[in-house]
Amino acid sequence: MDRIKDIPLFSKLSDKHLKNLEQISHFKNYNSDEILFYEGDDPGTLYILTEGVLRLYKTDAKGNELYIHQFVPIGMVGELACFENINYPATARFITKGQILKIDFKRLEKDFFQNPEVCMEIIKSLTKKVKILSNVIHKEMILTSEAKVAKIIVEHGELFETHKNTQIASILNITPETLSRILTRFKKANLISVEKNHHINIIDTQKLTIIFE
Amino acid sequence: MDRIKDIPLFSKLSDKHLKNLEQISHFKNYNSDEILFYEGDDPGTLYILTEGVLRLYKTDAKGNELYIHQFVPIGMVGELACFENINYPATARFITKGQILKIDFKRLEKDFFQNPEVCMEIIKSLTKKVKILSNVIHKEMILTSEAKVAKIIVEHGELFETHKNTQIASILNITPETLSRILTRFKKANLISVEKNHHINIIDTQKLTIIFE
DNA sequence: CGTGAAATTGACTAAGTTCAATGGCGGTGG
DNA sequence: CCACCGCCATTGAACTTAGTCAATTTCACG
Repeated sequence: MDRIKDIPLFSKLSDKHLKNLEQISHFKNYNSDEILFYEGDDPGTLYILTEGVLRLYKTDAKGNELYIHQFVPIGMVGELACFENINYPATARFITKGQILKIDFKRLEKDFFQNPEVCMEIIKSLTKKVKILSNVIHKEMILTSEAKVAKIIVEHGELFETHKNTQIASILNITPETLSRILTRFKKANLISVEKNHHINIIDTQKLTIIFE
Repeated sequence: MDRIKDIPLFSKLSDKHLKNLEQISHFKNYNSDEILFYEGDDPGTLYILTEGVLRLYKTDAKGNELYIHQFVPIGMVGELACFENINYPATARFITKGQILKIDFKRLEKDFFQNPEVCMEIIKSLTKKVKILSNVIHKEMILTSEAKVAKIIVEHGELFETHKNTQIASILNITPETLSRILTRFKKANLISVEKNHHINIIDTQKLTIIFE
């Protein structure tokens, strides 16, 4: 990806706006583990993720990372901080190689957002964010660790085929020890069994579902 | 409030749209403690809060209410469920008398949201929501109970003049016992003193601030 | 095989909730 | 004027959930 035109969000822009946009933005490549921005950084740059996987997380007083979301292309990142002119409320780190279109938000024409197509894209992006955050609140504050594990097994059991337990624990914001203990409990209760290849076999979907509903 | 025109969100609508809107919406009054919608209800109605205070909360497995936000006029409520056609992710209950404009979302004209003014209002409302949820995540998952109390004392100390400790505890999503213990700790550490009228006197703002930053 | 990362397990700790008992205080009625 | 009632605040003790730390085992893979 190397042309702004190819980004759906901007595909409907007039030539005039495209030209403006090109002047105030540029693509940049990132390596795995590189930080895009830190929680608390000053706003002003709007990011469009065009390649790679970008993890968003907050850090608590003890230094633990609180996983919030992983973005995949194409997504807008950092719009809240830009729109509201507040510091970025979370940190963004690449977990694969990736590419970002960086846009100087302050230099965006005022009438840029008057474009109905752009408005709709922004509304879509914001709606997605509200949904993500609403989900984070549900998962982190309503569900117990056991419920989180039951939920991810039922809804994304295939993750266990491609991820180590430490990675899954980090996505669930629990420790590997806690995950291990809960899986052991589920095995003993005959709710699941674990294959050699780390694949999880669900024995009793219904009982698992009850745990998180 | 009894005319749609008076709602800023809709003040810029064309007569045609206003007429459509009038046909598919109506005002309704509510009493304190009445439920507007429950978490899990089917979507389809967009609510505009025109009077009163509306509390949004989720309920956990043990029946505890997790306070998320209190809306005051004028605000849009329930748009995520409508836009995404998912069940309402939280419960809304009036904590004073109030009034709501109920809009049948499915019967809204498709081109309704093409109106740039309406779009901007929706973007504003969604941005506000993202900010609210982002704050909830910060307060509930990053801050300790002690930090929550320190923060509310420094940023909204006047709340103690008008609210009982049980009410403040409920806003902070901690128990009254925990709040009491923390206030006692702050008193003993000479960070605050408490007047007869329940007013809180901050003795050391700086030390209090350090606790939550 | 051997090695290092990942998983498991046990003992302990931390934070906050729950439950129960007690204390204070303001309003009300005799 | 005071005794009583009910609500709120306070305090202690036990409990719950999950995290921390350390020791051990398992496992994948060169």
